[in-house]
Amino acid sequence: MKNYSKQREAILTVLRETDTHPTANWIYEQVREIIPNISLGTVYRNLSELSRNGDIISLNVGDGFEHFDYDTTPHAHLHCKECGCIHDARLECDPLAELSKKMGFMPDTTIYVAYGICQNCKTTN
Amino acid sequence: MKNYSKQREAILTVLRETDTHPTANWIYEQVREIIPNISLGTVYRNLSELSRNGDIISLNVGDGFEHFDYDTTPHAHLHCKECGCIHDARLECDPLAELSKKMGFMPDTTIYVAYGICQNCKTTN
DNA sequence: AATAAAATAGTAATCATTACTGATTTGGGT
DNA sequence: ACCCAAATCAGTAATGATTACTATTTTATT
Repeated sequence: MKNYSKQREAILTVLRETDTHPTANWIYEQVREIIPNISLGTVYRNLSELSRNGDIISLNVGDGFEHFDYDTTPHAHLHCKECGCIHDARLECDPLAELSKKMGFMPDTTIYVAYGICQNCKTTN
Repeated sequence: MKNYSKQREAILTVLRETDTHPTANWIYEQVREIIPNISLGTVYRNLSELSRNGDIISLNVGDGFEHFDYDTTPHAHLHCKECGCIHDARLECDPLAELSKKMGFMPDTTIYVAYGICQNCKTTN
């Protein structure tokens, strides 16, 4: 990631301007409206490098897809088993990081995910 | 899961008797020592049904494999990025469940995973 | 403009997991 | 004990998200 590329720029723009937690394929579909002949492999490669670099977050909620998040500040995620949406939640503490250290484990990141039914699905059904 | 099967019995035995958080393939290899001609598909199907049934836990730490845990009591996981091991940690609170409810989200399960370097890898390298 | 490194498009390969099919096993009723 | 329908299985083929590969294009520097 030494050189600029308009593809990476467009990927970051798409990711910045959504409040969802999209998959690589969703991002691909969106970026194609900016760069119609962009390759899916390019999207995957850039997302993977950006994530390794700490510029974005990669999130796995066990639905078979990797999800990406432009927001790298610490926050938890609420994953709806009904509609698949992922919402953010701000915890003001990180008890697992503290417990980890006490146990001699050096945590880089802690991930908090709640699985359940979101407000929208609860009222709709 | 209405009928008994010695395959499912063996899968549960293997899972009960390890303190690791094995993948389907690892379980398959172990069960083959009890039932040499068991099918990998049988292992996957049983793990998936047991997990859907709440008898075991399925855990995804983003390493490309699904992991399984015989212990269904609430606990957090520490995943070492170096050796890939997963250790248990007992949190005495569940702040995400509480926050979720306040936000109108009905959580079934909350998952806590810390990513970092385990004590063993830290001292070895 | 010339050059080397980096990035890309397009396509092929990987591989964990799931689906399918015909045979075997289980359990309840007789 | 035997029958039968439902459940489960072994073995194999298919799926599909992700990664790898290659020839070409773009970027940054001189």
